[in-house]
Amino acid sequence: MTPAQNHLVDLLPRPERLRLLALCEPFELVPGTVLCEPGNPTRHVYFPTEGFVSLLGLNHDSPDLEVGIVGREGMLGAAVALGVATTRLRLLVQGAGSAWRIGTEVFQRELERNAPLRGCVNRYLYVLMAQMTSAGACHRFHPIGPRMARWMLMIQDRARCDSFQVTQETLAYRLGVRRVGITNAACVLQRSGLIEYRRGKMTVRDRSGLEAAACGCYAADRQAYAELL
Amino acid sequence: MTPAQNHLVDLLPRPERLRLLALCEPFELVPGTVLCEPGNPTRHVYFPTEGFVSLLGLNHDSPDLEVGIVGREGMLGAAVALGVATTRLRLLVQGAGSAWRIGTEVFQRELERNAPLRGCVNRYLYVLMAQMTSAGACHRFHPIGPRMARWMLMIQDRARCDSFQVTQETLAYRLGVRRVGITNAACVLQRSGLIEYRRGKMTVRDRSGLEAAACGCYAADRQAYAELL
DNA sequence: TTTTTTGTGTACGGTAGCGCACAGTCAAGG
DNA sequence: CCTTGACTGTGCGCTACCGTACACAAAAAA
Repeated sequence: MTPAQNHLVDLLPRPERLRLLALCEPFELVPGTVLCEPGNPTRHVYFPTEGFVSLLGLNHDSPDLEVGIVGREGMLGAAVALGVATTRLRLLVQGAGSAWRIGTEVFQRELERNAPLRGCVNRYLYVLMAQMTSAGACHRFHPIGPRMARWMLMIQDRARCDSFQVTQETLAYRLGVRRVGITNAACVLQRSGLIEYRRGKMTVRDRSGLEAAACGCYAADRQAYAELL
Repeated sequence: MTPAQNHLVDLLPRPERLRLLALCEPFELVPGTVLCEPGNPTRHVYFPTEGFVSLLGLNHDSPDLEVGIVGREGMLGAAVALGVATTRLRLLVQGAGSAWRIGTEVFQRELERNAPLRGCVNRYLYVLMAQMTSAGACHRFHPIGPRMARWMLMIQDRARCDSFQVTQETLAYRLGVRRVGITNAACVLQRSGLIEYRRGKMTVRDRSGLEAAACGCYAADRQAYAELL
């Protein structure tokens, strides 16, 4: 049996992994698709294997803000394990790929039986919470440049590819800043040779340089993940 | 049996509540005390009955930021239910009061047996996550005034008292802004007759006016809590 | 009482990011 | 080929907030 290509699933012992995958179906992640709108019931839980999904926190009296990015290192709908089958986030597919998908009720029943799965999902939830706390301070205090560098690195980790389709416009929207702010930051990063971009396509050129340019939140997030999963 | 004076505990059916309380000991919350430092193991879980505790997210390359406040409506150490017995937050007692406290291992064992407790803690974790996501956008986008109003309301809910001891200095630190920023915002709120303050003591004068002055995050948080707990 | 400490009000220059507007530039499609 | 639409670069004035510094007032200590 080949691995599932999702880190969380692959952490499970073989029998439990097979049990879970038998309940899943493959699902294609098409950019632009909204998997779930805030307030709606969570119908499925997803384990991405390629591509990535933005978690967007919507708020009536402020611009929307990306509060997380999920790819093969995580899952969508982990809150189901807390007994909550609705979400307050918009799940927007950003990078093309695929995922394993499982119905919410089936997943809940499996959780009860499958202790390793439960442990895995719980630890992931904790990592998510840690990421959200650091992201809060990051959005508040860090300048656009380092935040953009962090974002690029997170995407690269999840997309497992040096280049990906993003316009400055959409990136600005994710980070909750003006497009012009991104233009400036991108210019600086490009002039330093860390990235390269051209009409909607961004490429990481110097990964370690980018890590140095990113704010500490990136390293902190990685560490939290590494410690627990 | 009198209620436990902690909302979470009081949500439990009587037998489960008694079981839990039998395992708890009373604990005094003394302002200034740090219940837990980041990275340290969580030795106890706390259910405040009076007073309140700040959750401080520390970060080496940015000022510290208050990511949550916990009083009788919640608990400290909920992450234990996720199987993680360390914390990344500093837990700082801010308002004098008391709490029920229980050893981490004892709590973990009780969680396994006590299904209503498990459900309650899980839902609370979800509410915490929702609060963190809204707090992120709040810190990022909302001006100091509304954020300060929100803070006062949250404290009032938890302290169950119109006035409490806070200096502008400490409040500034919590909100991640300059003291001067608080001075200005406080002046405005006082001139509008919404609050009153004097040398370290702040008093809510017009609760509903303050709710109008606060950003939408306050109402959103209340609603999330009400829906789930 | 006087002195010291603590908390609050005010001022001033600096800056990062905002809203807006417009000009250039590449890519695809007629 | 040229047109059209999407994407990126630049300029300008503005605002909220920052860092710093200092003056004043109330409370606490001597």
